[in-house]
Amino acid sequence: MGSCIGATRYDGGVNGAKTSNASRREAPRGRIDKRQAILEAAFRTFAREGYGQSCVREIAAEAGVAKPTIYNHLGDKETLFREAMLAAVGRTSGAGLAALEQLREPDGDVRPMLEEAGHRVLKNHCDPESQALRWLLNAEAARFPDLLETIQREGAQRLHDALADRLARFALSGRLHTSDPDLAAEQFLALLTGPMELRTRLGTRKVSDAELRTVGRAAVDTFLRAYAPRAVDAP
Amino acid sequence: MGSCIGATRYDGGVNGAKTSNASRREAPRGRIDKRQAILEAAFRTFAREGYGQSCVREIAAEAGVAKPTIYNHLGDKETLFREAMLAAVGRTSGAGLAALEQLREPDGDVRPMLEEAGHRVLKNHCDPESQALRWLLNAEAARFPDLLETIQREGAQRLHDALADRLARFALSGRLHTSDPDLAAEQFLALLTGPMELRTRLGTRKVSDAELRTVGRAAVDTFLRAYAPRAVDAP
DNA sequence: AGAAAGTTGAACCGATGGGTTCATGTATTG
DNA sequence: CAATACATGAACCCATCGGTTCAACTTTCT
Repeated sequence: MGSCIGATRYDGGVNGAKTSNASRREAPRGRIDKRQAILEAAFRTFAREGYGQSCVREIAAEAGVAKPTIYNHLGDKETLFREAMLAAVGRTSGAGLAALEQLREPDGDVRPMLEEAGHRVLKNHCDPESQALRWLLNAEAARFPDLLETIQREGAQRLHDALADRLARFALSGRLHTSDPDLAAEQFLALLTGPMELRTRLGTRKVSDAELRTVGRAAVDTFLRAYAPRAVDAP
Repeated sequence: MGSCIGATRYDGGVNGAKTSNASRREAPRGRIDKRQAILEAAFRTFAREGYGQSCVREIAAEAGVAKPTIYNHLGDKETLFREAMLAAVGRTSGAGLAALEQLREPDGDVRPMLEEAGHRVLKNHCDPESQALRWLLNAEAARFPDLLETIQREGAQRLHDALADRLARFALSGRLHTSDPDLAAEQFLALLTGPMELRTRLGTRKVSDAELRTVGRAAVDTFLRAYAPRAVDAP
């Protein structure tokens, strides 16, 4: 089993403090390069053909790497898929959260802020990599339930929570009228992304930036008609 | 090619006017039965395991039929999938439209009508067969673009159109305030079904009727806050 | 330079699965 | 009853694919 020739299943964390230390150049340079290349190529291939249709040969070719190298770094096709997906969600979820960052402005009109944030959320939502990630996740949800859970938590759930936080602040400063920021966030996101399912034909059609802008504006419009603070009925 | 022994690729429409006529009992009785059984078993299997993972042997077993019988009725796995999906959307889309039927009442409070209709739409949306249909469609969208188009048109698009029609009538009778019933329909459906993606974990978790009721009520609430007719500013 | 680790390409194994063939069986029809 | 049409199950063919093995080669560390 634990022989020494080509059976050292690299695995392990990304932090490369191998045996020696001294020299500043990171120890597993060639290794980490290959691993990155493999994961990116894998995601590209999976995104193009789906999990079942992608064969490891092709992924190896796309990564410019030999097949045994893949099996050396990642044990089998399943973990290859898992790691590729996790890497992808790491790449993608950042952009979603960044889209909400500007909602931190302590003052200013709510409408233009929501419109800009909404547009950026939509843009990220329709980005090919993000779409591919959701597509793969949905397609293989049954086969990888744990992965589904993890990625949804790190993706959609984080977006939801961050938005709810922002809306709660708006409510507190009287710029929004709601007692349930979670519901408001859920509905704002629904108004944004819900219509895209049909409009993008489940992600198979790309949609113009203008259309994104239109949908975003309509969402904000309706959202504010429902959630803008109205005349207070307190005495 | 057109031999006679077991190579007669049945195919054809459902209307079974074969050679003979006279007798009232439909001619291809055994045949149509088998075909139905096959299509239903196929959809069940596909819904359980996905397209790639379902092998024809298993479908045959589930249908209580021999494998060559499947290839005799439907040419290959692809058309088997297509036909099974089309049959399923035929079964499902009816329920969705029926959910909107009660919005035809010419008078009565809009809110309870929308709540009831919304609940029924949601219920249908979360029905296992409907969910399986959307899941399979989404998963195999890249492989069957034409099927995607057809099913979306007969499913989601029809629901949207029907709802837009109902809302247009409401607007005309002054019970709703909008000049764009298509947008209103799009957003109402988004408010209904959008939140379910996260809540059902992409369809892998079943959600209680109470939760459905809650989401539906919230959707109607927000929708009406945005679309209820307000004080008219006409002279 | 020499050892150790890693990469490569090619061949190989075993399993799975789509699709076909065929001899046999059974129900319907004239 | 005989003919026709269809269903059956089992075997078969062939391609693909996940995963492994191995000998040769390159890189890195000491």
